[in-house]
Amino acid sequence: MNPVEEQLPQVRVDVVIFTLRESQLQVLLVQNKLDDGYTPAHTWKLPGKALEADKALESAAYNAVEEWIGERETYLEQLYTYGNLDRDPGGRVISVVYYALIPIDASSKPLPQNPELTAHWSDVNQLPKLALDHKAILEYGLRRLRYKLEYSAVGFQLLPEEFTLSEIQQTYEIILGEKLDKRNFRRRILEAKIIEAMPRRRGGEGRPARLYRYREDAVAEVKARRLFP
Amino acid sequence: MNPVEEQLPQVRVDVVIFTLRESQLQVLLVQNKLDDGYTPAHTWKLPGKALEADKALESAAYNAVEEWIGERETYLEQLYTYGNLDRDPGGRVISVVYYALIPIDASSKPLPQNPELTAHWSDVNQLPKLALDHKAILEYGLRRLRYKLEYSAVGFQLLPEEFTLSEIQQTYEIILGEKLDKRNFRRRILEAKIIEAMPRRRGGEGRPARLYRYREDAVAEVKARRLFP
DNA sequence: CCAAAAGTGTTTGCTCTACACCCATGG
DNA sequence: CCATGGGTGTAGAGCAAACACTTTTGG
Repeated sequence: MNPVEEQLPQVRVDVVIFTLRESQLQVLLVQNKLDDGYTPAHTWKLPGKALEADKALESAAYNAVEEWIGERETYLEQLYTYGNLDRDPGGRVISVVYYALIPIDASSKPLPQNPELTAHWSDVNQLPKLALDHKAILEYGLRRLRYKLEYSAVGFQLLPEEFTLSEIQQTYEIILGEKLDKRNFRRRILEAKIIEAMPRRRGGEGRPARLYRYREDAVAEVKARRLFP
Repeated sequence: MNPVEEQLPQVRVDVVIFTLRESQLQVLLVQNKLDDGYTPAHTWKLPGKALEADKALESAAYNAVEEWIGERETYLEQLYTYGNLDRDPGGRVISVVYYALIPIDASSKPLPQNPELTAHWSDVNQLPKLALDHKAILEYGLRRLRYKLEYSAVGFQLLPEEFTLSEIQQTYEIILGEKLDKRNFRRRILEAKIIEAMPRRRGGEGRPARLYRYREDAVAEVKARRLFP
């Protein structure tokens, strides 16, 4: 091992890509087609790539999302950096992990092909066995998403540009895993002034629903309740 | 440049070390004694070190704290990983930044000597000019600390093992930068059952104050107020 | 006219906030 | 006995939670 290799650990950028599909919160996972010496074929992992010398961290994360989703304009946030010595049997690897939220319409397209990997959406409540520490990473991402959903407006990042009040409420119910009161929900979301009504309505079964869109200028963080006054 | 050097960016671990001193929230900063080619002598920076091949990230952060504080048993939490291309003129450097909280008594000892650096505690409200992106890093650390103080019990990490109710309240007031109501503060902290009274009292001027200590088994996170019900 | 989903207010309880005086000790 | 900081309770306002029926459309 030369001195440079010894000093510099390998850096990867991995991404937890969440979306809503089939009325579930789902996450993108990849499987390698062939055994690479360290991982047997068909091992499930989070998508990601080795960090290239000329890429900023965040931009590498956007690239990893774009590779599978075909879209750079997604919500992206750094999750955590994992750097234990023994987390990867293939050597010393540091993973800077981001999580992304993909709106319903962008995630309903078929996933692209890749010569080495296959990708699938997987329900967060029915995950396959994941390699390395990826299960722990994913669970942490899920915890952060649920937590953030409660005090900020990230939920809108999972919806298309226009949506109905029932659709937002369902989004919240799916992610939080509990039923919410319709009248209270509507009152609060309207009082918060973070969405605006559109002229159109959406038909379908039952009475047509008013469409709304998220106001880009919205201030949508609520102060945390204090432990002490 | 050989291919390995090109592929692997340098990884550093930096730490924002907070403490309470002189009734202020202070942070540890270091100054290089000599010009190293990139940074002129006496430039202020956050303490930290290049990541060694055989050190886990977190353990490297504990080492960086121990080097200056002489103590490993401190509160430590990962803050963020900075990885823009141009953040360090000396080359491509990724900084995994942690923040640490040092109790009053451990930070009142004199700081150790180092052949290349001098260290000083600096008031967070009167910071010197900092190199690179370290000002932004420090401000983010401060924001996180203030935020976390409100909904969790990290504040106790800045106090010695035994403390009076007035001391905790002062801690909160210093960090949040606002006065708090004594009766409300005491009622809430006692109702939360996260501290327990000790038999001793502390004398001094005025009526002696009851001593308390933090209960290790305390569940001290308050649920965030929800944006939606 | 029936099924399906959208839309709409009020009451009750609880939590948060504001606020002022007596107590114990040391000098 | 005086100065200093420690310790204590209550009333009013604002916020949160529970709850059921009417409306609009398509088939």
